[in-house]
Amino acid sequence: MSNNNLIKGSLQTIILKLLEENEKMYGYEITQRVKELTEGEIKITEGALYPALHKLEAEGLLTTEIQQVDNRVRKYYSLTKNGQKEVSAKMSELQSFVGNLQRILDPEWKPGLA
Amino acid sequence: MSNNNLIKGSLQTIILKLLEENEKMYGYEITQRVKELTEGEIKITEGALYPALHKLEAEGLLTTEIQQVDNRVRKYYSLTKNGQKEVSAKMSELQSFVGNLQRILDPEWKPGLA
DNA sequence: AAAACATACCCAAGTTTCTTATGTATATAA
DNA sequence: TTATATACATAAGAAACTTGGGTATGTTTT
Repeated sequence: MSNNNLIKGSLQTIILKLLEENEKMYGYEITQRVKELTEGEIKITEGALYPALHKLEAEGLLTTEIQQVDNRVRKYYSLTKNGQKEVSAKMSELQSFVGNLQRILDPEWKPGLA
Repeated sequence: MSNNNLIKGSLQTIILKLLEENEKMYGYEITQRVKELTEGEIKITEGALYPALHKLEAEGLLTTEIQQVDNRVRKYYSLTKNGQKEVSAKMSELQSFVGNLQRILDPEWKPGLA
């Protein structure tokens, strides 16, 4: 799936933020949620998503829990305590980056305006 | 220089946009402009900048012109016609991506609001 | 005078993060 | 029975960086 080349590095933040809002999600669900929220414009590839999830788990930010649903295995991810801390950190990093981008690309831009 | 991990993918757009606004800039000048505009928060590394400039030139989006200033060589870059077209394309790509990011990360967000 | 910093260009090795392609398996719809 | 949807996963390769060099001149600090 997919064809969006931009801002490599924001996938982790997306995953963490969705998990902050949802308590518990599985991989496939994350791809679908992102697709919904962006009306199909951003499609997370599985080749990007699963390695990212595994990495976040290895770093201790996520824990997993396997569930059987209709003869299908689902691997649910949720935030650890460290994960909860990291969400805020990653979010403000990204938001400050986007703010800086605006300052570079749109000299008229002021924070708090359209 | 530098210590900002994000930006993957947006550097080309930054270069093109600055050149749209300034007609003609040299590499070092670009790093300084970005530093100014972001109050030191984004520092373009030379290891990232020069390869990016060379690539954009190879793609026919930029042309160069060498000038001697105080016994120092400066390589000025400016947009070609194709470069001028690409600025708009890259800008709307990036803006739509940022919009989608907002939709994912901030469910309250609506375009045109703070 | 020497050292440090600023200006100005460049490249190469290595890392991270992605894309693309592939594989496994079950369930349902055409 | 073929395709699509659900659900996981890995591996090769590409792209865009970081880090750490190198060259050279001019200025400021110690």
